[in-house]
Amino acid sequence: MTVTLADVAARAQVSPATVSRVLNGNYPVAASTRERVLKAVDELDYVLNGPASALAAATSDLVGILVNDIADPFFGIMASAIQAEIGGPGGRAGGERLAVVCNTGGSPERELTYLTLLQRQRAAAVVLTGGAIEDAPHRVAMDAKLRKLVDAGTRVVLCGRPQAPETGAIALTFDNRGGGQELTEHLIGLGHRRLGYIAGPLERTTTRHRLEGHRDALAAHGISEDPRWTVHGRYDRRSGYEATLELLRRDPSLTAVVAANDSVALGACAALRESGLRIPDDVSVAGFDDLPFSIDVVPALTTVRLPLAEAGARAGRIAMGREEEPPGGVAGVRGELMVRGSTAGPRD
Amino acid sequence: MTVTLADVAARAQVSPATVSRVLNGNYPVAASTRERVLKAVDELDYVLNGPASALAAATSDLVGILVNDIADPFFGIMASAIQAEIGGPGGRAGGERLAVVCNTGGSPERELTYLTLLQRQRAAAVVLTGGAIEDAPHRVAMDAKLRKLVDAGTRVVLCGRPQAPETGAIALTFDNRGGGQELTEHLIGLGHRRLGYIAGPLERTTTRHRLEGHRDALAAHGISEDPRWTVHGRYDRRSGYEATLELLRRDPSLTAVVAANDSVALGACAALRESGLRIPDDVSVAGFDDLPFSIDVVPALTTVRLPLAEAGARAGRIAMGREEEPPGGVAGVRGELMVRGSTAGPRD
DNA sequence: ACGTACATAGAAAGCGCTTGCTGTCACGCT
DNA sequence: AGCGTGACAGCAAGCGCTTTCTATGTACGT
Repeated sequence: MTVTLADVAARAQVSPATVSRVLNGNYPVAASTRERVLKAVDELDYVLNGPASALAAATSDLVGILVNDIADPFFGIMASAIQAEIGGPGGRAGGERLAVVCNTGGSPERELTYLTLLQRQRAAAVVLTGGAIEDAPHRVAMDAKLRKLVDAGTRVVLCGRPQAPETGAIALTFDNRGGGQELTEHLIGLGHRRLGYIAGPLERTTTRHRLEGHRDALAAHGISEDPRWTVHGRYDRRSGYEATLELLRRDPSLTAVVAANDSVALGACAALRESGLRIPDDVSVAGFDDLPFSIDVVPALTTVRLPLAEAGARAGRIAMGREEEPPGGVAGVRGELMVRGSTAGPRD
Repeated sequence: MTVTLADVAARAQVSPATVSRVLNGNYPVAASTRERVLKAVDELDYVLNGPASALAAATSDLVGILVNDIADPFFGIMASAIQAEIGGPGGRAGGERLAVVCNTGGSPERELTYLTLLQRQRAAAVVLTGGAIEDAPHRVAMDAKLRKLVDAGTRVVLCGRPQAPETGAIALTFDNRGGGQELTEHLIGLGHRRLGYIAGPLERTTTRHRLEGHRDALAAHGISEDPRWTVHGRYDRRSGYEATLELLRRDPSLTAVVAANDSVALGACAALRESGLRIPDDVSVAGFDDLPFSIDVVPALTTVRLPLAEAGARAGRIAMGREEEPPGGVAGVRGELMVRGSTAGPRD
């Protein structure tokens, strides 16, 4: 039924071995023979059997990319950049590799299961994006899994994720803490003293780091934080909307709201407007990430730009062994404060 | 080095065949034996070899999802929904399948190459999202490829893509034409007579259909279209920005701008504002798709909501054979006009 | 007590490809 | 003339799993 290597070989009057070598191009084959084989391949419309090839060669051309939420541009942008470097068809890489984007939905179990699935497929490399989950047992399990992947020859790269010591994974970490600090410092510099903070889910490292940066800035300026000023939620617009209403309820005198990321900030803006407050006249709002839409909202969002595409591209290259690993297996990626219209000095 | 089925079998004191059956659970195995095997699997930390299994069973658990641009939420949302239904780990589907999101970047070649790669992997199903490319040779090549995939037992589903007759693929098509028409009719109803249109790339079916809807509406109301009123560009913000400036240059008297999609509309808004025009007081703006951010821009965008998540979910279920195929292999998906603040009657 | 049927387990034959090793020439060197 | 040396091509042994067919009990009916 389906055409196999042997069929091609028969048609080209050569041995299967020769056909295989022509296709893989890693062994000398006479030009005339090669041509004959290629012709047969074409005529028979032969398509290599991936699994068989992977089995025999003990390697595959799959590269896994784990993301928390593929519908979120934060991950989409990174995934896109990683994938462009992985090579996929048309990429600048040599062989054609299949980039597999896996959506964990932020679930620890799915994260692990996907890793197992990738391990099963003998993936050539795996790139994990986004913050990690701060649950000790899960972390141990993840590290063990990563270690196993690395041991099996899979290149593992963490992009925007804290380093996983002892696993052999390469990490490109985002300076969430520094960015958060800079952002809050900007607000303090404008004169704000009562700042609300809408944090992400408690169990994510990204959440903690950004929040720590925020608090560092407050502390550095001798502002004692009111516990009512922090609300936790998800990394989405909806959450920002609700959290803002909650913040306003708790302390209507806030003059600024710092959001866990840009989507959350958008929700915050909506809530503020609906509450009759003007941005930035009455309340300043700041986001994080600098996603493409952040410049389009009105007023444009002050935020911390994370070079998602650049980091993704680099992670992709490292995963493909086309770029040297950073010394020590870790490299920090800094954010850049983008001051725009959504922040200004407080009213009073 | 790596643990194989045979190792597990030896440890559990059974034959490899039995271990395989325990793992696949499709053959009676005594409870006591099963337990022994499972214990051995656990102790040895055995991970099935995907390629080997796929080779022997002549099927794989890979499902491909082709998208034009993974960084664009339009595709991200669909991909996410499809994937949730495909089952991935934790999904409601039975077996664990690996959803492979492939980013074609809108390139015809990559589209084909990815399909070949998926064919190579003997993918269980493939879902293609987004509009198709209107290039006759490419279309023929695509159809042939799809046909081959279908013949090889791969389920092929088109989500938001025109039907591909004779290929055996199931299609869920978006009513871009109807949506475009409704949108423009809304504008005409408000009193607009001079409407600019920022279209997507010429060679995409989505572009043509939306534009046709727009023109149908104009024609139905006896408005003769000025060729200067249409500009083509990409489906992104930047393009919307530039196209709007161009439109304004060509005819400053336009009272409304219809964009190919929401991202383009965002760019249009920015350009208008920078030109000192107010929305919707001076110029109305409308988008298409109703992406999440569209409600957050100010003023909120009038647009046509496409049920991306629902359509994706349905496509995913059909791909998994968990939902009956629509009669005739095609089902239309309608959009819904969302009237918001960015459109109003013309100034004069 | 004996045959029959059912429930399990094993043996073994591939699945389609890669690759180490073994030829076989044709050439050029001494 | 004799032979080392490349350059190719083929043989055949797997890669690790699935699955058909066969074997072995065991329980039951008569």
